[in-house]
Amino acid sequence: MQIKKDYTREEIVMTAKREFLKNGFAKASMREIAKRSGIGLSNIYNYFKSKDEIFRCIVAPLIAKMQEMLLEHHNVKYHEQFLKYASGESDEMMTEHVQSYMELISHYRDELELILFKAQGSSLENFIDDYTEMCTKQVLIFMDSFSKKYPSYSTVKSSFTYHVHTVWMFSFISEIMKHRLSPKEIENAIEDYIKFEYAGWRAILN
Amino acid sequence: MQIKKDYTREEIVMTAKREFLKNGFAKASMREIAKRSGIGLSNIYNYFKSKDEIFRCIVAPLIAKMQEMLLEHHNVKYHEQFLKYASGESDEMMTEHVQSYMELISHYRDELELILFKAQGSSLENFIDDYTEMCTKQVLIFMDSFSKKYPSYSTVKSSFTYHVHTVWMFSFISEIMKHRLSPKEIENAIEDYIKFEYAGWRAILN
Amino acid sequence: MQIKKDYTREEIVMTAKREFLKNGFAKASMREIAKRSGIGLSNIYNYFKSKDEIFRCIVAPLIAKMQEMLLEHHNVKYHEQFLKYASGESDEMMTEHVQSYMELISHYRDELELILFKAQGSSLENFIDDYTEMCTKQVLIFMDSFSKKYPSYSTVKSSFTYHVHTVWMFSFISEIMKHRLSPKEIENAIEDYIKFEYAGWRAILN
Amino acid sequence: MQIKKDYTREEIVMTAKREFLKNGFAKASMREIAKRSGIGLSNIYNYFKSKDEIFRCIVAPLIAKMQEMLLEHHNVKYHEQFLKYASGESDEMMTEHVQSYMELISHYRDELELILFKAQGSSLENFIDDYTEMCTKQVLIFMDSFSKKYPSYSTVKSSFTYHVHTVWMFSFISEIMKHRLSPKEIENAIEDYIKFEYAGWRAILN
DNA sequence: TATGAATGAGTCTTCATTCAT
DNA sequence: CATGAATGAAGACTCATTCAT
Repeated sequence: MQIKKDYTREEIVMTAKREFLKNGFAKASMREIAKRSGIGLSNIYNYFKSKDEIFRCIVAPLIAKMQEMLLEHHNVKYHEQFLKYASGESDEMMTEHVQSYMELISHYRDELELILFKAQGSSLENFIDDYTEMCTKQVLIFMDSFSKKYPSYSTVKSSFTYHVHTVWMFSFISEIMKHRLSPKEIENAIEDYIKFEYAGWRAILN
Repeated sequence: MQIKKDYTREEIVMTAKREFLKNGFAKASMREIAKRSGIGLSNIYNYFKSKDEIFRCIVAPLIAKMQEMLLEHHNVKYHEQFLKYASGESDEMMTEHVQSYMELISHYRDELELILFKAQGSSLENFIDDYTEMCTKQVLIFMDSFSKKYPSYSTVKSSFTYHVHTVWMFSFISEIMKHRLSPKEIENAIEDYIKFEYAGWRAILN
Repeated sequence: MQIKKDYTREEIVMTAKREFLKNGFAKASMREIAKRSGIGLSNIYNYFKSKDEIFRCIVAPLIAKMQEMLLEHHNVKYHEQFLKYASGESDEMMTEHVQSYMELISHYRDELELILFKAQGSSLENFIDDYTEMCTKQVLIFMDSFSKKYPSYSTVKSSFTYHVHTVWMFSFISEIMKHRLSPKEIENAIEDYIKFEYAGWRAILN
Repeated sequence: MQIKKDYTREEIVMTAKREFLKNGFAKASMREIAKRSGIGLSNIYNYFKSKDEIFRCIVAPLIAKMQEMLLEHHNVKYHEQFLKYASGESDEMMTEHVQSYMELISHYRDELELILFKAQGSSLENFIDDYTEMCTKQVLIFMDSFSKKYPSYSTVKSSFTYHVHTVWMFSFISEIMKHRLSPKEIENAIEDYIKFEYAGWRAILN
């Protein structure tokens, strides 16, 4: 019986995921999910309290991972790397940073797509905006301590610029996903991206 | 009679625009538009065939302008500027480029907002994606002729990189609109943006 | 067209009334009302915003009348009659009082039935309780001024007693309705009722 | 095993009672009862055939008691008391009568509340109406034999009057319950009630 | 006895659109 | 050109009950 339950739950989640990906959260219909999964509409409500809960359930692992990544950036090692990066000694940080997001893509491709493009209407429709905002705040804090340590470096005109760059990183990810690049293509794109960011930042800061 | 008709049509468009901005295309309701405009619901269908047509009609001038901008890039002057930009002689092109999009913002703020954030569910929900794609293609054509003329310059690893940068420009615009920056803030942001792009590209290409 | 609209509206109201009377507000179904009235379910919502609004609309005239009756009791004539009644000079007040409620029955039989027995689940489910409470408060005010004028009269032990008598009057009405008495039977019942109340009150107050 | 079963049964009944009291029969949900009692929804159906049966089961003791009270009225002693009451010799009967219903309140408060206010939708929604009808019939029989024995006494105009008074007694009980009177308040209310009824009846019958 | 899974009809309400006048 | 009336499908969600184990 437990097996059956797990199977059904999985079936719901998979079908819902497919529907959400196809039509977006708002236009995906419970009726349709029921029909396509072969599970009684009302039975779905034995597993999930609402359409929104299904959605949240699907993207939960991704969100957990992303929040974990955010926390990781608070440790010392990251701090040091950032200083090196900002002062132009090394782009290691950037590489690692991007790397971790690339892993996100390969592990949570569908979920990322859902949260990036298909969440409108759900309770998570602002998640990415909020997340980028938090990322930006972290960068600003880093920049602050950086400029205190290295006052010789000029600073960025607009704090908005940092925000834009956080958004760009997600754009970058988004586009990689949309265009379904091959691993090799991804590698090249990342190389360009990092080179670009590195040079760009150095140009602004010097 | 023609006068009256024009008035009504305008009334519909204005009210619909307000509704679309508030709720997005999908959740905006014809009933509500009718009620708020004071025009009979069914009468609206004498002016527009569907909700989608109203939407298209509202953003039509913006779309026309954008397509015009796309065409402009085919003339000789633009071509020359691009070569200067790519070879590092001048960032004039970039400046002009951005400038023209900033004018877009000031002239078509609402329409841009509609197309960028509120088009989900309409037939134009992919317009921005398609448009960026076309922009990218143009850049690729330019790059091709450029690299033939100046074979000494190394080229970008991934054509995808060009695409990303087109997307970024729209991200940049989007974020400026979302955050409702003041003209001064916009100016600073643009300065950072151009400096960044210029340095970045040069780093990649050299 | 206007005729058609009036007809449809009337049709909805009548059918809904029938359904509410048969099944009570809560169990009456919009689908059923639509089916039985021959009017499209969704079309009903062009006339009424909700099931509750239909209900309120049906009983509105009754409620208006009842509130009017409540206000009438504030004039001088009524005050004088009450003093006469309470002092045992005349039962005219009681007669008039009951008479007015009997007219309520003959004019608003169905509506009364709805509000008395079938309102559970609607926004008016507490109307009768609230109304009796207001009636009781008025009686208490009268009794207060009465006992100041005629301090020799003993007063009622419990203010709750007044409340009960207000409720009883509605019970009386309710039962007359439930048992569908003939006019002659009603007359007799009222006579007993008034005689009873008159004697009862005098017994308590003396 | 029997022990466990009794426990479970009791648990269901208690939880259901709470739910019925809170939401009324119709709006109380089996799911909720299951959840709150910690007993599997489907297991409940091993103990009771339906929601309705649970309800009936809960109020069964009260109903039994009430029917017993009805039968008691057939014995000689009660008959004699009634004659004394009706002839104005003593109000002892009334006192006893009311007393027994007050005991009902203190012993079966919840069940009474259920049957009086929360039974809509259940098979017992008309129980109180039916019960009062039976009470009325008994009174009518008494009155018949009484008027044969004492033809000098005038009789009531409308047999409906008896009915109303039975209903009133339940109104009285209902209101006491609704307003959660203290014992002292109840005592006063009853005193008024009996005095009132006694005087009233005597006025009608003489 | 007890459980979890499943059912299917039901709830009210909203939608964009069309028809007849 | 304008109106009011009507349509039919769809929306998410809840219900008491039953089945299989």
